[in-house]
Amino acid sequence: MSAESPASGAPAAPTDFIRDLVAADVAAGRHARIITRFPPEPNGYLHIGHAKSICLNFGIAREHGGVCHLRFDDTNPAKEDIEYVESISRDVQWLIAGWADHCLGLKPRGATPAATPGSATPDFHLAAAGAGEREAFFASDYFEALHAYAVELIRRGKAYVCDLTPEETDAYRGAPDQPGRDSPYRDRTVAENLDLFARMRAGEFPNGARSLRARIDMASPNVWLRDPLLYRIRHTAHHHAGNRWCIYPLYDFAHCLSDYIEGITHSICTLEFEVHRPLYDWILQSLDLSRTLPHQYEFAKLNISYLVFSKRRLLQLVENNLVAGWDDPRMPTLSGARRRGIPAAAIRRLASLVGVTKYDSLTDIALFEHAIREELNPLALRRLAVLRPLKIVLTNLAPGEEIPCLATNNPQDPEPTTRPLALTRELFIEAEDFAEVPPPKFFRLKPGGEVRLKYACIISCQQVVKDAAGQVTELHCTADLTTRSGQPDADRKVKGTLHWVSATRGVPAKVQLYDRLFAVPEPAASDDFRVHVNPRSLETVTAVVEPALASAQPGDCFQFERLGYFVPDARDSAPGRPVFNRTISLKDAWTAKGPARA
RNA sequence: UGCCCGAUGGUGUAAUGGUAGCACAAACGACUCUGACUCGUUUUGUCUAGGUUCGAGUCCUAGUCGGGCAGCCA
Repeated sequence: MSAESPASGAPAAPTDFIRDLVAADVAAGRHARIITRFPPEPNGYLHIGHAKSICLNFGIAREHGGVCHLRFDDTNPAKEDIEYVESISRDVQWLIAGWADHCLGLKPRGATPAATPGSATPDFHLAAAGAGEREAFFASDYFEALHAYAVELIRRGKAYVCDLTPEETDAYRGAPDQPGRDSPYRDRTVAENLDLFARMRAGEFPNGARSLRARIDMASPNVWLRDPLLYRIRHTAHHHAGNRWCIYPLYDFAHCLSDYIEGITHSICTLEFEVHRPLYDWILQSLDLSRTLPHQYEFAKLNISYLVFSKRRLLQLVENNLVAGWDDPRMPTLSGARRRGIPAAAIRRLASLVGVTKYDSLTDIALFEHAIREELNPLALRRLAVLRPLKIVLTNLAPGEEIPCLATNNPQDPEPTTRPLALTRELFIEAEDFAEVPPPKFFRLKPGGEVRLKYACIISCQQVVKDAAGQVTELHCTADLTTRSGQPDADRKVKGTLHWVSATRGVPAKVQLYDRLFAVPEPAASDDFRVHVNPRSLETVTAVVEPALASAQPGDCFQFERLGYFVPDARDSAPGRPVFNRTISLKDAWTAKGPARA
């Protein structure tokens, strides 16, 4: 077991009930190699909830030297699209990069498994690494094999073709508290079933006219055992399989067998599939398969306060233009998080922090925000930027005079580097860092008061200049240059230190201030979650930033001192003209308390 | 009112019959050229009732509360 070293700053390898079960299987020597899978349906974008599953499945694989297959569970062509195949592949690789890339199970492009049920050899051989171009697994690549398994089930008298309409099928199924009734087609002969199933495949019947059903027990207290459908007729082309098929397997039939075909040892899914587990086992056991059967385990999916995760709601946000798309930095999608500047490692850290249980919980978004800051703090280069500028004139400096200063790039570095900065007569500070009538314990600038300009010197506020409307337009201050670093009074203490940017050397930059998408802790709990979208979830300002920021590139990561973490937007930035996204603000013990909250 | 699953501080989790611990959050304090970081201190918990046991958060029974399941979705 390769535990992550706590000394490296990464969280220790987590433990949970599923990992315990896997460890027990390994200890008992039940598997030569651990193979898990992450099986998204390509009908939407991946979100932080999926990330929990990805981290679990890839995490288990990497802890045991195993592999985790990326498999598209694409058995419903009507809802799926290649766009999602691509975005999902991209997002998975981003999330596991530098952590579990070596565990990502892919197959040679175009490869399909042998379609010989009952064969003693594995249905799907993983080609040796490096053998040409590779791609994810697709359930649709197994359609031929799956069909053969269905035929085998019919031969064994365990499946039959049913002519009931969808409505009739519903009625015959009964209710949870009352048993269903047998379909009148339940006792067709094997020969008749084989013939009908062949004709279903041949396209002789319209959509919904017939279906293939498992023959189990219409009186079972578990409704999923009441002769569940295995195949339905859909005259629809498939995004991956093309137009070879007009019958498509349903999830319950395809999933367990896909797991078997790939040699999955632990099939881990969310709680809503718990009642499907007996069916998962029934199908595999009914086929007398030669290899070790996979087993399904369930865990509770992730919920985070102030967010929504359901595909339906995410789609509504996009379609109603409440956000600017799937990758809007406010979206809880992986592509949104990436654009927002949230490191993949922060999401992995969150997954480790929340653990894995069967309890339907609601995680405080503060835990996620904590994980993001933990990840960013040691990495982000410190920079000075003023979001809402208030002009300061240092009256004892001459126009054009420049006082050189040295700024630390990252104090978290064991050996921090520095960059030069120039203090000039005119500069900007944050408007909220000045108060004409300061509240109690206001450590910032006030009339007659003193503050330190970070990396520069202490200034003192001499005069407040206002316009005709009484608005403060600028402050006249004097700089005490003896308090600069290296000067005699460098250690003189003042209560407040402010960030600042030279008015003559600073450059304007668009900054997008993102905040929580929703204003209430449980938006999904109300009738219309859309009314709870936080009106201040995005505020765009023209900031003035220090010169070094003008050359910022997407992929860079900054902390604007005293403000928060920011990244150049990968989409909106132009060369030399970066647009910054606020990933997250710094933790703030001052405004959080309320006195200065607008 | 059928079946399945769950319940430990405000939140998320650990304790695998033997001292209820950790993280986040909150509060206070120290430090500070970031009201950040870091460090210290503190507050708050085993759903209820029975039972088994020398001993129960853990095992059993019943109840309460919460979640899931009746798509030709996954």
